[in-house]
Amino acid sequence: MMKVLIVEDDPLHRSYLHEAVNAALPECDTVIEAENGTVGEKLARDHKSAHIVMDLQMASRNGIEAARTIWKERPETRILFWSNYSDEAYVRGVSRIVPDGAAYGYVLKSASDERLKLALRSIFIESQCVIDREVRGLQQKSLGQTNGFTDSEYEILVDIALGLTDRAIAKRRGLSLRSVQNRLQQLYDKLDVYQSAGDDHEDGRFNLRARAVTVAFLRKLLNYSALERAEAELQEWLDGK
Amino acid sequence: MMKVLIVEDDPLHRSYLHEAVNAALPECDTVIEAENGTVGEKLARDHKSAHIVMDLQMASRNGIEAARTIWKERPETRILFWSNYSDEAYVRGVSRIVPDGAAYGYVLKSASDERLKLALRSIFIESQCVIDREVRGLQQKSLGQTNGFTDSEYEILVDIALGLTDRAIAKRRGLSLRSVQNRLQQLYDKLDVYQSAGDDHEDGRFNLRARAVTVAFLRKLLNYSALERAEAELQEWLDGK
DNA sequence: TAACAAGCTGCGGGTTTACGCAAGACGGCG
DNA sequence: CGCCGTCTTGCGTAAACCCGCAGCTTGTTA
Repeated sequence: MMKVLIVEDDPLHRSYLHEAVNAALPECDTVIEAENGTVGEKLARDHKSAHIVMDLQMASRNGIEAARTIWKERPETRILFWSNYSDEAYVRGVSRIVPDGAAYGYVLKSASDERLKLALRSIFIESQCVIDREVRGLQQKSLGQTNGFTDSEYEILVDIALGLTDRAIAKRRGLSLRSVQNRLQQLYDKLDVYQSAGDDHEDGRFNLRARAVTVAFLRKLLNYSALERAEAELQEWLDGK
Repeated sequence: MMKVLIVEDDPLHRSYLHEAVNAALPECDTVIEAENGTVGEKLARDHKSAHIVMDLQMASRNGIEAARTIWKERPETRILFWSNYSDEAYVRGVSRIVPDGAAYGYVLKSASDERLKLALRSIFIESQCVIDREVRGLQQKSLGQTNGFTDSEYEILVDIALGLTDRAIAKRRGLSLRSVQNRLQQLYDKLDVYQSAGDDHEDGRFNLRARAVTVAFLRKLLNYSALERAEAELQEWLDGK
């Protein structure tokens, strides 16, 4: 007997998932649905759900937040993330919250029926991690170093994206002013903010700090959800003086 | 006899739309589908489509871009935008490209079947504009002045979001340096960047410029698609010396 | 243990931002 | 016409930012 919880905004996708679960998991006898992260968390708690399919980006409370609190309460929960996009921001967000040894998956909505069903079985039955090929690529790149970003670089990227001053960042991260600026420089370097600036004449130069954020956005290193989470963390920190 | 073109990423939504069109418009005998903006444009041209349902945010070429080129070729085309979100950025983007007197609509994906079908009939048969209540609110706010943004303020917001320096903005918009900075100040004012900054002591102050962009993002004044379009325009301008 | 790369930090200075102050310019309106 | 509000511009200043240079602390490798 197995129970599966589906957390997904869009009614169409929700019913599609429902069918997919029924088809892929005959051993599953009950499927419950939640239409956003908040009720998702609640249902997971009430039903002690061990098998969850979760959409990222939902209006009320996004999948990453929901997954975090769920995993905090029951780290052995198996969660399959089912998302439209493979932004590095999402991938980073997810891999930062998955508990040690937990089984989880990440498949794109553009994947075929087969892939989805296979992933469902692999994760829920075999407790095996299944990460979409495309997503996998990002993961490699971001954890390895090649053309990817260090955690500290990513951290400072988020900080300037939030609009903190150098001084504020220094205080927050426990660094000196100069160190913060060092990190900024290497960030600018990696994001290629210089070349796009007016190379020869100072005709159309960019504001490096602002440009870096934009470039990061355009490259999907950042997205709305990541900003939202970072902002929440920031407020938390501000309140805690 | 009527032909309807559907431009939509998601196969699920596409087939849902297909059914909705069939149900709402018995006089429609052919429905064609495109899975992104690029082929949407092409099909619209080939079939001289006069009735289009268009998703915003698609991977290859987003709905606003596609609609713009379509309307440029055939301004009397009726387009119903069908979107997940009602970000001010989208609303602004759409209302900037709709030709004078054209019939168009904007309904949210969260709307009921009834609403969608009604909108289809109103726009395609009656040539009447139908704008979702929620979206309407934004439109009012942004075109009127109450708590909304002037075009010039919005313009400069985009410019700093792109990462331009004050000087570059001045050159681009044909203003003096000081004027640019004036507009920035009133932007900061409206975005409430000050209060959130460290009120009393200079403990955790914000970089106003960067913060403004973030706040705009969080308030959905900007989004990825808007940035993308702005970036394209910028490149165009840069190339044109 | 020596050597070396990588990261942190202070110093100094050139540039860019943020913004108060004040002098025009333009467009209504009584 | 004169008054007034809005927008533009120049000047000047304090702060913030970008960054080269050089001295230190680490963890790593020979």
